[in-house]
Amino acid sequence: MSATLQTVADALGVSRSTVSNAYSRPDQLSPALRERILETARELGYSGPNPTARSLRRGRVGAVGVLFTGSLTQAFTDPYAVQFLGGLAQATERRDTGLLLVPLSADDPDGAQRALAEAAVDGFCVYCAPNWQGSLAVINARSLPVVTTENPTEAGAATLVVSIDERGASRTAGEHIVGFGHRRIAVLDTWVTTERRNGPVRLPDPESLPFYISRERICGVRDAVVAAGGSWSDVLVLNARDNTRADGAAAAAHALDRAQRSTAILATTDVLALGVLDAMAARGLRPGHDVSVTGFDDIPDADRSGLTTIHQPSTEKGRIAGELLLDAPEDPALRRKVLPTSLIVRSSTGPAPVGSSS
Amino acid sequence: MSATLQTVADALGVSRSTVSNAYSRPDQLSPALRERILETARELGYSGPNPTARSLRRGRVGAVGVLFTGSLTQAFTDPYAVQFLGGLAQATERRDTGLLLVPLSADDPDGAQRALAEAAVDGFCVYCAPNWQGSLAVINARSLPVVTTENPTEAGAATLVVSIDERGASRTAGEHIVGFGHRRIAVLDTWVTTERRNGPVRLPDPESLPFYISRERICGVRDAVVAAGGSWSDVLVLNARDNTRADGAAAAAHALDRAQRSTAILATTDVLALGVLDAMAARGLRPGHDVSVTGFDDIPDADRSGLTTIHQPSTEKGRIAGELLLDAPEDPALRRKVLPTSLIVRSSTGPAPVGSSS
DNA sequence: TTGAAAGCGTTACCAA
DNA sequence: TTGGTAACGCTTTCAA
Repeated sequence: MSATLQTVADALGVSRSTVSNAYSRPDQLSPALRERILETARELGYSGPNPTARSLRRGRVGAVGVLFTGSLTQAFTDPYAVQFLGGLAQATERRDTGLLLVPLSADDPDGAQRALAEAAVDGFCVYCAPNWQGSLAVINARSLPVVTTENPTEAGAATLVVSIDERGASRTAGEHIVGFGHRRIAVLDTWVTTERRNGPVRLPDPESLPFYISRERICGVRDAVVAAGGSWSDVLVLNARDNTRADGAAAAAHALDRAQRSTAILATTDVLALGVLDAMAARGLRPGHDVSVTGFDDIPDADRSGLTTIHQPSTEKGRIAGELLLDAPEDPALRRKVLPTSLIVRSSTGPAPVGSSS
Repeated sequence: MSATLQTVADALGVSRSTVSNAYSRPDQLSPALRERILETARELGYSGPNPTARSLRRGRVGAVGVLFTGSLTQAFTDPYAVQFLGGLAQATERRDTGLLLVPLSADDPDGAQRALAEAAVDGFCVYCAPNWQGSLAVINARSLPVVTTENPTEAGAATLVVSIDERGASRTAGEHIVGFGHRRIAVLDTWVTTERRNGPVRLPDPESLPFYISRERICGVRDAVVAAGGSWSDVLVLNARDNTRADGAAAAAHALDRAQRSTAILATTDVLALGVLDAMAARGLRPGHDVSVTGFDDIPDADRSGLTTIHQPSTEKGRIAGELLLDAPEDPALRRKVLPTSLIVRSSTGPAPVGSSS
């Protein structure tokens, strides 16, 4: 039904190669002939080489796969993730490469594995996917390049990595808080427990957390607390159902409404931290006075809300991930990049309220 | 280098077809043989049929292209867009189909056309793309199914459409506002003018707006104003640089800071409307009292902020778009769906301040 | 239940 | 500058 390269070649009495060249290597034939070919193609309704056939022949697809766990909506709810993706798109676009979204639904592991095995891509970017271990084997079997922003330790030598010092950055926030004299501290994170609920959680040892980013960020806080002479067991751990503002608010309520109210809440993402601010606003509590709050990521809303947070170069992270993927260096040292972070102090943090140290 | 189906076949002394069947049609061979084949494949590092080759042979790619204009980041800044995409993903995932993001950069039209011509997809979804007309020809030339949520009129009979009554819905919001006695009314939208700036704009005839959604939503407001005996020339038109909260706030400033302050601002998206609320908060103005504000879309933040808005079923819209694309009905009547909308009244609207009708 | 053969639509190489 | 030929890796009849 649809016209092929052959159709056009026949119509003009030239060979397939020539028509192919008209599209893919314009310098290989006379401009006049090329124009005639393109013209005839237009008349015949031939819209250029079939992308799939071209990919097969060339051995390059022109797309990279982006893996998510959880729903797409959930992934894009976090501005950090969106910025990262934007950076990734910048890099790939420049190389005429598209982005294929591969959502890995947790309730259908077989489907997820099939999706990975059957995705027509030149490489994978693993992102927003704390529990991608099951997928790893499938991906590696395809011997395609993979870049990740997580699990640098477990990633294996073949994997490309662009990351930040999660633990160190988080510790900076912790030090900022203990430096202000806070002693009734809470940390707020998602998926700290397998139960999906908003509220306090017992977490004897944060090093045992299975998900890399959670583990590192929470341990960073612990390190700061312990270094200041505090004890991890005094830190209240709050779990949010999902990484959303609403769940952040709901979880924070448990720290705000208890008799001995926490004077500082350190959230592991800005989205959660903004939820904390929502919960405080609803109670008439002043950020940086009654309760101090920190986030992580430095999304645009953080600035608007005066949130003290850890800045990470989200867009650049995506861009570098894309460049690494499309142009993987041989040198192992160049296959892993660690990007800088910084503490941005805004109005949501301040000295611990007087008399709160008891 | 990488193992192929042939490699596995040779290793076992069976034919290619049999190995192929082991993967694609398990019922065509004995379980024992199948297991042996899969086992050998694993040993040989063969990770299953090459997706591209399979696509070529089958004539189906297993991906649909999603077109954006503007940057990805910008597109995903609007929760409406994210919800729509989530719905689309739901539908495609169920059919083992991926989503290929195709960002069409405005400053590189040639690159954009190439991206469209070369995208390996089974269909296209056009979305968040007010000015996609240039792409239309390229897409149509490929004779692939296309679904759009915009431009139902210009779309052509072949195009699948899932839309809402933009003008009617917007008119509802307008009627709500004039019903409250407001007469100093402003409308706030993006890209009303080619100049990319925040502020008032002269717009003698909204019917002349080139972008469908802008035109329809603004005309809806005009209809309501005129029906109530008002005049379009009394309506202040504000342009926001981009569809962001910050630009919404900046543009709204012009309506809030003028001598005869607008008593009602109707934004064409919730994101812009939330920006208006930000600008009001900064000035100590009370929504629904000093100034009434409406939005459009009913994103989650709208509820949180008490924003009166038009609800549209964003996720369902995406889901239906996906289903239409993957299973296009022959019957022309079924190829176009119009989804319902409703006015959600919250606290951001109220009676016009006393004495404001002058 | 298994195998042989014929493409799917293109590009790359080499020769003319 | 142009054309012939041989893949790219797979699926799908159809026959055994």
